Amino acid sequence: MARYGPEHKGATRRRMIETAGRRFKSDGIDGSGIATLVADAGLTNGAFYGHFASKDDLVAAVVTQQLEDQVARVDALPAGLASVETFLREYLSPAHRDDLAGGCPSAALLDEIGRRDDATKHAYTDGARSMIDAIARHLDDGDAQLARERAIGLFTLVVGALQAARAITDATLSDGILAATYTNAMTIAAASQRSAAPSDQESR
Amino acid sequence: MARYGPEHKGATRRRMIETAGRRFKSDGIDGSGIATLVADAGLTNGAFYGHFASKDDLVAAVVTQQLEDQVARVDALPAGLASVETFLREYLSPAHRDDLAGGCPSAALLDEIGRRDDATKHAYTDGARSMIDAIARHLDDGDAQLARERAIGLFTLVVGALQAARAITDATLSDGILAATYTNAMTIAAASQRSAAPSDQESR
DNA sequence: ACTGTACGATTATGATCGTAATGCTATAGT
DNA sequence: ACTATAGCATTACGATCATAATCGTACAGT
Repeated sequence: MARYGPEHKGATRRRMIETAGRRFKSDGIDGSGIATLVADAGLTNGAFYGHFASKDDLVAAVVTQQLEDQVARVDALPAGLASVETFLREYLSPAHRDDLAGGCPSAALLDEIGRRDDATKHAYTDGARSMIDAIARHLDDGDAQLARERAIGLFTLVVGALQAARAITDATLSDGILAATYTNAMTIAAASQRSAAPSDQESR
Repeated sequence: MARYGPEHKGATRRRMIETAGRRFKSDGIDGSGIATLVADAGLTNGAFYGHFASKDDLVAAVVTQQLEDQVARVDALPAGLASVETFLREYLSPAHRDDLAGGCPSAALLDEIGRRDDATKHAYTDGARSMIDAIARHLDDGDAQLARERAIGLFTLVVGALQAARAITDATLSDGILAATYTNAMTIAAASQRSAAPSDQESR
């Protein structure tokens, strides 16, 4: 007795998560109101709470989706260091820097995610773990622990660098950060043998 | 004919910038309202626009101040790689991760700064440049260009890592990221000789 | 063809947003 | 001692916030 076919509601929900992802990444989470978010999906205010319990609920769903998409892209890369290099070139390109809405969710939202509720941070935790594993698979040359360490390094390095490149108005400096980050990323990715980290670092 | 001595207004302004810095870093810029910001400084709404032309004006002043403070702290470190290690241990400590308000402004605000007006981004640009230079001075072993590249790497790496550690709820993974980042930072800081970055990266 | 209902539109809530006009008052200069 | 004013408080503006109740309507099952 429904007004639409059995797929409509799910499709609308997916569309909202998709458009909200773009809006969050370009305007921030706090900076995006419900009215704007639903309008982006071609709806109005009233449609929202039929799909999500709250804005926080949407945020958590968006974070999950965004990270899953990105992990899938990394997983789809052919094995080997060469494809990592290709990925990094694209990630660290001026085009990516200038594309907020379509870009990396971590670069666009990471510090804001750290301030949100536990459901959102938990969604991010799961996504980040998958991402680290996915990157590590491309770096593993026998030492899984080392590959994981490098993967964490690559991930955090490029996220921080992209954020910095976006916050810096001077084109030369911004471009320079992207270029330098490529070199630094390769240093981490290819670090053959390294001394272990000091183990006495307190871990509350 | 003034109600207060000639120092009062400047002192109040400085206090507002200081308390607003803490508030921004813990609640975000978008997440901090004028009423809260002035209340933190022991004042009420009406006092605000006597000191700042707008919220954006305050934000730019806060960014400048926060970065200057941090640069001063780096400059105050004794020369040599050892003091860089000490700084990194503190930066990558769980204590710093858990101290939003008193911590690194870049880790707390960088992606939000990228979305703000040009005055704020310009303030950040100046601060970041000074920070890169300050770090590079500690890494310079003859090759200034290489030192600068490494400095960019250290900076963006630890900022990204601290953000990630804060967004991740799992204590083991969060601590692991901090620990891995120390190792990765040392890899970048000590990378002796490296191949140059590819020069064909487009630079729009 | 009829009807029940699911989906989304409309409208409203109270809170909070950034900004600003106005009011008060304690003191510094005369 | 008097007064002008600097610094802040009070109050208010319209806009927008997240959330929600109500309403309309197009289609699915009968």
